[in-house]
Amino acid sequence: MREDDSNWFSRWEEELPSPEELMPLSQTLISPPLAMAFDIRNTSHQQFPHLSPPPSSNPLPSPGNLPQPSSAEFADSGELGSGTAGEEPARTLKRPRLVWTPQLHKRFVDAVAHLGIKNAVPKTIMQLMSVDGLTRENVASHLQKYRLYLKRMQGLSAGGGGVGGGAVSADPATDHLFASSPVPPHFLHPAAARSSSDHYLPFVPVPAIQQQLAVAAAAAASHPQFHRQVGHFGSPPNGHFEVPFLSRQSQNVQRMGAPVHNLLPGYAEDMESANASGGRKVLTLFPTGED
DNA sequence: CGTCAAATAT
DNA sequence: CATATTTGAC
Repeated sequence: MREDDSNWFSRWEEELPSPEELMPLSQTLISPPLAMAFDIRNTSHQQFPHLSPPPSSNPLPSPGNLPQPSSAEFADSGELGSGTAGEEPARTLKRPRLVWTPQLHKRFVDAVAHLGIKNAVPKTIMQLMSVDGLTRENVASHLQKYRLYLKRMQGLSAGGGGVGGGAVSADPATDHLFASSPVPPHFLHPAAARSSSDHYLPFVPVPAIQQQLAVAAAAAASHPQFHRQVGHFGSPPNGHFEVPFLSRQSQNVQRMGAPVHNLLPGYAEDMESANASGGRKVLTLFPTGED
């Protein structure tokens, strides 16, 4: 029947890992110098992924306001190899593969939804996301894929005919990541385009849980050849990760001319990415501000 | 800058 | 081998 535009988010929200189970990083990394020495000397440069989403509120600038791409500030904290060994290759060096986690993608979708398909361009989305380390290319790339996903879904929901209770449910194998994030109904409505910008406000009944986006860095390198391409997100079996997490909350690179109102509802960013590529360097984000 | 296609890594 | 993400070109 009709699509529920008030059920999609409530459902995906449940898929979020338990935010209360994460973070408690008691044991920081192994010896900083040791771990780092191990990491960086691998193949490339292994930096510490830091995601810096808004602390409490989501500083999503008004859609009608075009933020300025002022120079990004860099806040290299000492988290890097204990002070002395601090290297700063995070400037013009090649960044590791960015792993789009469901949470990150959620931010992406939210930004796009608030911007509207018309204003949903890489630059704007990137700035709206306010994710430290995220680059325009990252967003552009993902946006491309996201568009394809939407297109697929449109064709499916339109041509497939309204099967009973089916609703939109693409194959999980076709796109697991996208399927994990709720797709605003407006995205599939080319004719439902509002006059100017259609910003919808999804109400996320999220508790007062403020979770910083965290990323997992591959630490242990055991097997040189081992690939696991399985998405294990949705519900942490034990909330037990073997990778050290680093949650970094930099001051924030937000320099938009707008006072930034809370357009986005309270988010509950969680982390849950465990990359353990045998002997490979897999990171999620990079501590660098580039506009 | 934005988008599409191909390349590469996982 | 398929998918995800990156890189290059337009």
